[in-house]
Amino acid sequence: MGKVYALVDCNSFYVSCERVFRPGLRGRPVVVLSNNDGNAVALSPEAKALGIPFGAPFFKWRDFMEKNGVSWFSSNYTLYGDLSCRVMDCLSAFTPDMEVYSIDEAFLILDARGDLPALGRDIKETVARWTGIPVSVGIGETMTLAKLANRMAKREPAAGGVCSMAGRDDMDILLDGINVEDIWGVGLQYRKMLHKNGISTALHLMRADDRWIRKHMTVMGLRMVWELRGRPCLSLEEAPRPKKVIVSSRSFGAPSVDINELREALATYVTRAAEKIRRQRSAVSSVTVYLCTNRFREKDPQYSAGITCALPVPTAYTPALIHYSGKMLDKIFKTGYKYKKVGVMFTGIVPEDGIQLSLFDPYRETPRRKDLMKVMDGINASMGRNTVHFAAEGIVKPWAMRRAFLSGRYTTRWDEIPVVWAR
DNA sequence: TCTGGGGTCCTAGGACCC
DNA sequence: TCTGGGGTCCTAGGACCC
Repeated sequence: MGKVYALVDCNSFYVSCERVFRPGLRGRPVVVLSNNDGNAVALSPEAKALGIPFGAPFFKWRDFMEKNGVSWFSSNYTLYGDLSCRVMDCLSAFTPDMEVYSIDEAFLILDARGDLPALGRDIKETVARWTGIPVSVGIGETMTLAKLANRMAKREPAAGGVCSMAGRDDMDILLDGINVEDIWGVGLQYRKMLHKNGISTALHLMRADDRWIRKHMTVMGLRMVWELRGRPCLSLEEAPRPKKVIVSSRSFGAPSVDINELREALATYVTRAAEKIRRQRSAVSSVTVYLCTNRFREKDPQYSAGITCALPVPTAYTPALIHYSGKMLDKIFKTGYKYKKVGVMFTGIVPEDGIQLSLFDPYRETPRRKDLMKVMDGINASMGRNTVHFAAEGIVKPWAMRRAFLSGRYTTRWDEIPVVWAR
């Protein structure tokens, strides 16, 4: 087999960060709150044991926390970002093949030979020694299995925070002990649907029929099932790809009824999102603006609306984006409602100097027709022509093939098709 | 009074085009 | 002249993740 995946995940990351600088908090219940001290977004095991759920609204639980000696903190993302970098640096000492998956998780590719549980323990101890952050390590033959192993490492006290599912012959027993909703990619809706169809454990899902899965869970579900069987369908993303969507929104502390207030708030979010766009050297070709009332205040009249609009030209110019989004807000704004939230979403994101066309899709054996056509269009555009110059055999349907042949040039290997930049 | 913010991928349907 | 199958783009929405 050669390679295995490891998922290293920091335990209650935000709480652990606070504890690094306040050792007195160790072993005590601690909670970290979201923006505006809205909800609990991180809980120490001691806080979970008291029955505080993830996402608990602070205003409802405050008394309970005071009575039970729970410490709480407003989130400090600068601190968490900094400690995250230290953890990731530490992990990169173990392998050059690594994907930082989120602020508190990373996938590593490891050599499958050798004592994997021992390597897992080494990783765990090294991170703890260098950064003070406790982590759990899960190892498996695919990313999905590594995720599951990580979960077991956290759940089973006997595991000591490390679990390897790679190369084991008791996989059926292991998978039979895992609920289907604990698999990476199964959320509430799929859980319901699967249970209704008699699929309640990871083992059931692993043995399900491919066509059935494809039909009810799309190709994403199929990849998931293949991954459970030990066939890798997901791969590491070592360099972060530019964002395809950029969102900026906030809930207001106090609701607003005034369009001018909303316009000002929106302009702030647009500015912030436009900065992100420019930082990744992109431009935006469509904008969505949305607003909504407070859904928790059921007695108040409810209204939510969104509008999407394609820009005449892709841009990252803040005043232009503020101008358009303001007009869009005017269209969906209705008087008589108390608005709780307004936001903007940028989509249709393209490089600032054109469109990058790439066929690479590691999950398909052949490129998608759609992508291929994009490449053709891009090449034509960049050459100032309006005919197709090549196609890939067996992939493009007759009319495109005909055109390709008429043009006199084509290639049969899709991986030979270059990445093209078009104006 | 007080209930987060920011992402990903996939699918479907309509208008239009060749 | 007639036209089918197969494209395009756009928008909306569902499902999932941290």
